[in-house]
Amino acid sequence: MEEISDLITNLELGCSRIQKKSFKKNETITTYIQKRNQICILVSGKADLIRYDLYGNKDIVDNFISNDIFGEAFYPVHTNNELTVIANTNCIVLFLMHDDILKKCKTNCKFHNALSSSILELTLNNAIHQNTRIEVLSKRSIREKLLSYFSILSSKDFSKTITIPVSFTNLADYLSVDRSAMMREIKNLANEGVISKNGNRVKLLYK
Amino acid sequence: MEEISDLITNLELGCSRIQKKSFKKNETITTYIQKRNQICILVSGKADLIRYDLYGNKDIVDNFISNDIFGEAFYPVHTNNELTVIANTNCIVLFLMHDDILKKCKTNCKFHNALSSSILELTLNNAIHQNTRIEVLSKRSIREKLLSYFSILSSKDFSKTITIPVSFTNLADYLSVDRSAMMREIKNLANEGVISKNGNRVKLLYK
DNA sequence: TAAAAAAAGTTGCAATTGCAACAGAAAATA
DNA sequence: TATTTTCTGTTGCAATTGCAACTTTTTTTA
Repeated sequence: MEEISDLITNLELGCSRIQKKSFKKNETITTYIQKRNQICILVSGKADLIRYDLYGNKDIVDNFISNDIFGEAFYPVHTNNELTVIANTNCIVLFLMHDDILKKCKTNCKFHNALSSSILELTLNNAIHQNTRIEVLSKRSIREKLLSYFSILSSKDFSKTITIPVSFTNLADYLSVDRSAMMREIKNLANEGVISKNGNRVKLLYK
Repeated sequence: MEEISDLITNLELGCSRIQKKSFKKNETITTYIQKRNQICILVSGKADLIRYDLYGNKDIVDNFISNDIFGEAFYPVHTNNELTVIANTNCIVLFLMHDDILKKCKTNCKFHNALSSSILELTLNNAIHQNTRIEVLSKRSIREKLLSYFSILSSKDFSKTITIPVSFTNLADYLSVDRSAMMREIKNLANEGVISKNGNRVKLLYK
């Protein structure tokens, strides 16, 4: 996936249909509004997808890093809740409309062509992440969710010792469980000798 | 999305890279094996994505209907568990390799070109479904999951009266909760006057 | 570098959930 | 159409979870 980032950052932006914008931390990158069909690609930085519910509660729905693709086109036509993408760090973002992807530019620009062939790659990658999250979320208990999450990290890193790449607060969010209940369960797993824990490093002791 | 189905079924299959196969109910359509990068499109019929865990327990991970796109390319390189797609009814399925999508056929076949431009559409649609499921799964309680699911159905159908399109057994599966606990919660919601229920028809009584 | 904010770590308690184990209704199959 | 299988509906009970309310540690910001 490195190629895509290089491709995007190195190519001249000669294409009139694709916009590249910079954002400072805490700025709003986009708001998902019905029917605009926007697609965004995060070239660099980190961002969160946030929902404000009817009572004004803030809920982190997803978070994005370099090479992630997101936008309205990935969400159903919407209801009450508003989805907003906020920059977590300084960000560079490409904006394009979903309908424009397969159409060629009048000028047949090189950038546009190269991007077209990358979109599928990015979108498939997005689907892999989504399926991974669904796999974890579909576990019934906090314990199972944690073990599933650890096991996925472990097989990705080819190691029984893993470093949790996010804060425990964010992990609880990702697993959609109460943070304190999750901490308790991690402690239980450690006490029972299933794992050992040192800060954000976890060692899997089973099998 | 109708066009895609029409497109696929009507076009001549002159392309050597794309295979079209038929399956009878209960036949295995494909097994996800690391590295083959296969993409499948369900032209007609219904199918389930099934995982057999280490203890041989069967778990329905996903289910597919006409126009759904699936396959190894949508899953991370895998670990222990085996994923298998089983036909639920008679099915017609297209098979292609992810690498072949953007490459043109030697013969520059019409079918291949038409398909290329449809793949992104199908994949985005897949992402929308995944995000919908994630939204529901990330609710903390059975009650919230049910209300979120009902609300999505309601806004899709533009009606406060909805017909649940799957069995309660399958709904519990989709929400990843215990079926009996879910039934109990549906009863509670009805007793409290939040919804009314008649078979698989549910009326939302709030707001 | 001092102050403020965010994250990590704990625990009691009440509410929710999963599990097990049924019976009856409906649907699929032989 | 008789039989088998799947689905719906229920309930008691034990286990798990969320919530609330803290303290301590770490990180960020002014």
